Amino acid sequence: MGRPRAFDEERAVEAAAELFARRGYEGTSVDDLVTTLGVHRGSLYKVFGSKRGLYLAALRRHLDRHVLPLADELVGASDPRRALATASAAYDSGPAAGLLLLAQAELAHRDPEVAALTAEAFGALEKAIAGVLAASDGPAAEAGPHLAAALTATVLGLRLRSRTTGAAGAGPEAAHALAACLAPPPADRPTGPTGPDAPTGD
Amino acid sequence: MGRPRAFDEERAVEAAAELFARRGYEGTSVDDLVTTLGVHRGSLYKVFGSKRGLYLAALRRHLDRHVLPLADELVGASDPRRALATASAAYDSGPAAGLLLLAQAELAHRDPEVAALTAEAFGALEKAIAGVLAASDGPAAEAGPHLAAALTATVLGLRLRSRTTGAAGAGPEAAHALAACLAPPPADRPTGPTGPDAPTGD
DNA sequence: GGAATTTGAGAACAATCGTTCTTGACCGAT
DNA sequence: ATCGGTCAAGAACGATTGTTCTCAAATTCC
Repeated sequence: MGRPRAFDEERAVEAAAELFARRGYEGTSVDDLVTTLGVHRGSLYKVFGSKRGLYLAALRRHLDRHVLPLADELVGASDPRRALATASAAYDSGPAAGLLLLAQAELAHRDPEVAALTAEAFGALEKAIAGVLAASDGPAAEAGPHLAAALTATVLGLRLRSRTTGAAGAGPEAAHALAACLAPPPADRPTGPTGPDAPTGD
Repeated sequence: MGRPRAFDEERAVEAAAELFARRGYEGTSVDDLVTTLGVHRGSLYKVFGSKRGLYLAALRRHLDRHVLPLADELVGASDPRRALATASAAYDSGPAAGLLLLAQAELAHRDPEVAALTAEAFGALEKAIAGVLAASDGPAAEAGPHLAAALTATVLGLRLRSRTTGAAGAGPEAAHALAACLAPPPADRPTGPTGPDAPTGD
């Protein structure tokens, strides 16, 4: 009963995520949101309760639709090098790739609920990478979770830098260089169907 | 001639840097600045021109007094492992350690002047690390600047994460784990007067 | 078809933002 | 001692913040 809503809630959350990812939380005003989302003030507050509520919904959606699937994809990686490359590439070009980053930088240290979400995301990524490391036979196998935390931080930091330089090449190349150093060229011991992407130093 | 100013400009900039590093740029109001700095509104605008002017001064000071000296210190490091540990430890516990981080995350992508400052800082750090890598003889020697960029990103990302977890141990341990994987234990070839800190896997 | 009910549109809210202005206190030079 | 110039103190500015309120439009149930 009553008038049906004329906006797609999913689309609104998605657009909000993109906006938050680009300008951050404080940098995005409610006016910006209602303008670009097309949703009206009243409806926005009726559905999401507050600007923060919309932000939490956008962050949760970003985690569920992009970050956690990426973690699942990493679990299936054949070796640490490919896992790192996958993580870097995927996280570099997502539609709202900067949302998790900005959430951690801007809000996590003073908003426990945001902190819980980012911790969940980073935990999943680190756990996935740690699993790949444990399955490998290189010197990285013993380092365990600590190394996984470092690699996750690397991807995070690269993404943070690439937000400015605009040179998208800085991310993948740097990640590739680090991956190449992690495990020696597995020429003598193929670890699985790694495919054509050989560890060439191009 | 005229009444002498009753506040220490250096102290004011330092306190502002600490405040900006803790709450970010948008999260720090001029009222907060006036209150904690003790400097009055009029004086603040007379000396720094604007809130942004004070921020730029604080960031410039942070670079000159902490980041660039750290880069110089890294140049003198004997091997990549120690350099990484030094960078991580130093950057983890500085008085305004989060300022460069927040500047990159919050402002660099939309403020060219801030972007120039952060690019200068990251460039110096990467150049220093790249120099250490080039001097080493491990597999990291050939990776060059790309690997340096990755390692700088790692330090940045670890710092970003440690802002929330509060567990300061997450940073150094992860950096240590990564460093241990980078260069094999140099037991057979001492690279210099590295001192007592042996590469034990504690 | 009419009452109920929910949405959409926009004005309006108090609070806070960064900034400027006015006023009086202070100090060095004349 | 007086004048010129700078500073501190705080009120006040318009603009913007996030949020709420009022009212007309639109749809479903009876």
